[in-house]
Amino acid sequence: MNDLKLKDLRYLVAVADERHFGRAAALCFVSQPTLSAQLKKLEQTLGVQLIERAPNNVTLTSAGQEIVARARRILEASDEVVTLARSHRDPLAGRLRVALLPTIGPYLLPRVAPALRKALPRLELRLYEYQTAPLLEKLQAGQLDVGILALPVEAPGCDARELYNEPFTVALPKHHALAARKTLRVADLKGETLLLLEDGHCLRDQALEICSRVGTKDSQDFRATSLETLRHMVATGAGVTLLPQLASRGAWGNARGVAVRPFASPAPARHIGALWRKSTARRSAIEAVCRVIMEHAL
Amino acid sequence: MNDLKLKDLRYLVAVADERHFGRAAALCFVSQPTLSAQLKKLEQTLGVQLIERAPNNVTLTSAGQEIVARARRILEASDEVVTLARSHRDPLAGRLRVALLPTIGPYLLPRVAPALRKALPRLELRLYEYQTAPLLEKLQAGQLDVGILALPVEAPGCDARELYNEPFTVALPKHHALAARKTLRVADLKGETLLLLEDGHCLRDQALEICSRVGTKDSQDFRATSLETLRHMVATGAGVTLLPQLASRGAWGNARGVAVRPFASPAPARHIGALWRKSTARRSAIEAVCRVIMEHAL
DNA sequence: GGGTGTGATACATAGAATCTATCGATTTGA
DNA sequence: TCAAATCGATAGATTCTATGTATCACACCC
Repeated sequence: MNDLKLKDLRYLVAVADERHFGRAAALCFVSQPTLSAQLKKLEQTLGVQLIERAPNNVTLTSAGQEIVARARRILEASDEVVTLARSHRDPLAGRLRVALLPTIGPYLLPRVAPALRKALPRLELRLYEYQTAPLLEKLQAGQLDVGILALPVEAPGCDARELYNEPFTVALPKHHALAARKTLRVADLKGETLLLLEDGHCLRDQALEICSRVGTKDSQDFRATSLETLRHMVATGAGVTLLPQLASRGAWGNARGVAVRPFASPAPARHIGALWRKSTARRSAIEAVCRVIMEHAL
Repeated sequence: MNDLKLKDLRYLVAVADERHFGRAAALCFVSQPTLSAQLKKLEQTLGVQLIERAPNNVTLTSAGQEIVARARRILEASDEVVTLARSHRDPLAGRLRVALLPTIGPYLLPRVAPALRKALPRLELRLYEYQTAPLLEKLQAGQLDVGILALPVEAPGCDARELYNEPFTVALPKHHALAARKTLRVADLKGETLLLLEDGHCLRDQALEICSRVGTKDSQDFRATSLETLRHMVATGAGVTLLPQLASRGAWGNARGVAVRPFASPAPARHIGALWRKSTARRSAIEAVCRVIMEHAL
């Protein structure tokens, strides 16, 4: 077994610098006998004499010199480790990898990003977009720190926290009959053609579940890859769709040919929350991020 | 105090490799609780969480990853130290720095170098030429391992050993009256012009001392920087000189215009010996070198 | 809901590092 | 030349600390 001790290397380097056991010991904050004994032991484990001990003349052997040179590098690197660790001590600093669903990211981020930057200036946010399944995978593999997605979700080893409750709205072609109404009910969608995202988006499943009770027509051959695509489809009059409230502002709200109508209370909604590994080391940073999102989401 | 332990870094790297405390512990030949406790302590001294501990899912934090990367380098370097030490274990291997007087080196080395190479093949001899004073200085400073010089010599902290006894001979211009004699006595040099080396060469002092009793003329304005220069001066008939026996072979023996004659017994002589620090780590190598020189010098 | 896998905890112990006191060798200075 | 000073090594006691065994606590899985 390589039983080297960093401390012993420190002692050796001190002797190399001072050429004097007493002063070297003082430099290391230990007594001279301690340093003396430890260095002797070091020589024993290495099987080589490192120091020539002569009264009034302490010198390194050639082996000692070569080893001291390496020891200096090692000690330098070990100090670097300590420095590095210190720089990681601030829990609200460093990189935090956050993934959001594609149906959340583009609509939530513009609302919260400035507040996040202001509240957590030392936090370097890395933002990703993944659908639920790959998000969970990467989260559990440690490639992400937090996921922002629709709850509930099956994720062993993870803790979740609800951030906000997002009502669905209905997006209709502008000249659709229902566009005349201020609010809608789910039952009003009976018989409508429901446009949906492609497989993998949980929004698709949620919309399907909400509408399955009332009976809508499924547009079998069409699967949008994003809400933007979906918007264009609605504008062409191909059908209607369910839209999360946050998405219904911005581009959707101003889009030609599309009308967005809220549901009458109680509106169907999805629960957006944050998910993280129970074992995460970034809990406090995550909680801080959650607080900011909760304050600025709606 | 930077209380890092190499062993702890080993534990950390093992966990990074195995992503499993039990297997990592086995890899380090310790029990799992030991590794667990030590890593927790490491995290405490660094002030950072390095590992995310989840059942069936051990991961490194980003701090952990960065530190593991450095730890690998540190451990590699520490293994290098051990290897390096092992290579120094063979006492008859490695570098041995030997300095010889300028009046010894060029004449002794041709006689002993082949034998040294054969007897101590793993010893890498570094040869230097210094006059007595700088030789002692560098020897005591640890820049040399052995000095080969004329004894006795004042050198605190050093041990000496006589290697051989070198009689002086007389070098004369070929047509000098004394060149007709087979052997000479010191008294025969009375009145001769004695050519000498420059200050600093102990040979100069020895020659002066030997001849001071009989009264020779000193060539005040001439100081040879080497025996070779001296030889040319003798050949021109400028005077005579004392020559160590080993030097009187080779170039001197065959030189035109120069005659070399031995002293009649008891010939004045100088004692050539080896000098080393009492504290040297290379005693056995030095002794081996001394033995070879004693066998092959004369 | 018990079985299994896995890391943490409790506690005892052996070994290591450290301290104080002192020795022994060597150099220095009157 | 002898006494004082310097300096590293040694002895013995003590305090830490790394380690092992036994056990717990928790989560996951069938």
